[in-house]
Amino acid sequence: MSKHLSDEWGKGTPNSTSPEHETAGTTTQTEADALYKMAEVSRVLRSATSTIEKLAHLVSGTSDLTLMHCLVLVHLSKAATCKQLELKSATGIPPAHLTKLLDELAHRGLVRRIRSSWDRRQIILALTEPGRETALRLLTSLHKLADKTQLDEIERLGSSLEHFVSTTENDARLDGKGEED
Amino acid sequence: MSKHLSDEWGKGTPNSTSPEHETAGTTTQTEADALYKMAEVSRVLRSATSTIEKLAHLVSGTSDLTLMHCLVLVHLSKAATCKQLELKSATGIPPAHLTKLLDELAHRGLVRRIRSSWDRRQIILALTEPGRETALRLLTSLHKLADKTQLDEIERLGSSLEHFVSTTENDARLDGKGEED
DNA sequence: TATTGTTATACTCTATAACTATA
DNA sequence: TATAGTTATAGAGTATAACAATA
Repeated sequence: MSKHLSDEWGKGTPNSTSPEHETAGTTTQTEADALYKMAEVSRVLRSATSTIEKLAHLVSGTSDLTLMHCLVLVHLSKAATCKQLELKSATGIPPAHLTKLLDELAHRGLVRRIRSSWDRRQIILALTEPGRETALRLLTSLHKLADKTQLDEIERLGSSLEHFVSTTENDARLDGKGEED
Repeated sequence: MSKHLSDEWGKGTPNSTSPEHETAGTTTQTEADALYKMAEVSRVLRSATSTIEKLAHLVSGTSDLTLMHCLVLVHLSKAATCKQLELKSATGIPPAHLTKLLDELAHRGLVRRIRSSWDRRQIILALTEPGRETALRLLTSLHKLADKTQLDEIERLGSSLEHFVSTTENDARLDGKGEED
């Protein structure tokens, strides 16, 4: 981490490196633009994520519950009992994360964990009364959004995303070798 | 695609929710589906993010540099001199994060920080020789992607996302107020 | 007082690995 | 040995707040 004051900066390039350029001739310029675009999309990707998260907050009426919390609650509210294993595969939430979510939910008294007696490795999940109420409230609030066509948007977005991910990953062999399953 | 959320959705449920009554009991199925969808899109959102990040790794030839690192490098490579302030507004990277990125870049000897002498609050950034080389290499690799139409995809995706964010946020008044009871 | 930049914390989800208990 | 679940760590970026130094 040397901090020498060299004089290697003093060329005459103007600071016209804004993210939106339409130059289609100079090579480096175009590539730089591509990077800018990637960065920007990356940002919008996150902002879309947070949009959905906000939707979840709106729906749950509290910002204490994330989308994933809601998902768990709702899933649980539709099955009288649910093994954690099922929940995991149904929601796609990775085990470690699921444990934490369940911790939080149980901490709030919304979910109860019971060890299965026929297979003591497994855990049976059930909503408590408050949990059930919360889930119901969630569903009800969701109902209001339903006719707001946001869900439509979300769905559409999902398709675009999937398309993007699959074509891009495919196209660029991003997974290192292209041999993975 | 990863495994779908549950067998309970995935059939083409049209948005035919009863648009008037809040029957929390009959329509719950549809609402639950909505939540599942949101969760999945949320997941795909992240997976798209990581796809772009992988693209950055691919382009930089190392997984040590994230997209944001690349962005900084490239931006710096196009301006002889760049104030941190400019970099911040050009890239949209929040100050705290930018400091960390610059730390890492400087640590690798790719970037040099020099306090401006006319306004000692500001910091002038410049690439070192290795930094410049890295940036150049980046741009070159990017060139190969450019004709792979992935950039196109990215752009398209960006538009969809922006559209989604603006319409959704707008529609639900997500920003700021989310309290309703 | 306002600005530039740094530091520190907390938060989201993801990804691993290592570990327990049970089968 | 394989499975279910837990714990711990690390990573990305975001969002704050509080703070320094300088203007």
